[in-house]
Amino acid sequence: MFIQIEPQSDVPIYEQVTRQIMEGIARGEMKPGDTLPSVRNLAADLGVNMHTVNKSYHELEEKGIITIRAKSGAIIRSTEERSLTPEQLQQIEKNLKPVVVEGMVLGATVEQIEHMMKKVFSDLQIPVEGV
Amino acid sequence: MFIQIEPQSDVPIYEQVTRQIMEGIARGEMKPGDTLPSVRNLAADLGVNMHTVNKSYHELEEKGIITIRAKSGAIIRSTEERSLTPEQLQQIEKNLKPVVVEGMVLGATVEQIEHMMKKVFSDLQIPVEGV
DNA sequence: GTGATTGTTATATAAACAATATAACAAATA
DNA sequence: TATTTGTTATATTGTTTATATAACAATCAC
Repeated sequence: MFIQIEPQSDVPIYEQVTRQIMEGIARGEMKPGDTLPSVRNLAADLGVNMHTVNKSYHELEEKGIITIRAKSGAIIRSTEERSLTPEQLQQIEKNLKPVVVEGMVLGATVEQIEHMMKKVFSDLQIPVEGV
Repeated sequence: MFIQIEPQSDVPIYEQVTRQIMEGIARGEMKPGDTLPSVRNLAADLGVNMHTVNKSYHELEEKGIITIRAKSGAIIRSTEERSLTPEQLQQIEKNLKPVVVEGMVLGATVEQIEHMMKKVFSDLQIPVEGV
């Protein structure tokens, strides 16, 4: 598995797992319909507890990114299934706000933040116009 | 004071204080050289503990946004004093990444995220070209 | 100079959160 | 049928968040 846990990080382990799975999906390493490893298997791979991975999976389900079939497994939803709802857009904006505000206060320009945003895209090897 | 605390929020109180002070600075309601209220006064205003506000002030100092003069007060640093360091730029990018990745996975386009970013700017009544 | 205010430091407590450890259950799968 | 799966439950440990008091020394207003 591509997930690397940093135990010293201020980001909780379950959150690290959630983010790195999202990155894997964004990179195209994991595609809609693909099954995630069982919570026990992934936990064993990462050397963490089963419940920690389970919490991550449920976080992903709440975000609308995967579907957990009880007693079976977790499947990555297709982009159609997870068509961006107004609530999700609002959530993204809510997440974006404090980051942008901090950037502004520190003196970053719109262009600089825009550039960083596109850099995140390109780092994930997703082609973006003008980069 | 313009700060509104939501006790039920999943965002810690000290973090809410930090963010809303940054918003106040971004809006221009508070300018470089201005003094922040004493930790005791602000805590009394908000109905929270002194240490909670103190933690927020130290977070702002660590971010390079204010200067705390021991036994005197906290002052908002000028934009010149806090000229964007490479470390700060890197920090902003680090903060930006998970938000952008989640947006991507949920199916948001670069343009949509860009639009939200500029909306945050305009909501803070900072003039931005092309908005 | 006196007294109030300031950030600092220390200690203590309570609640919530994060993470682990075991264990048992019932549905799904091979 | 036996294994694997997510689910649920209980318990423990450590960290974080938040509050409550208190005392200290530097600063500030009068």
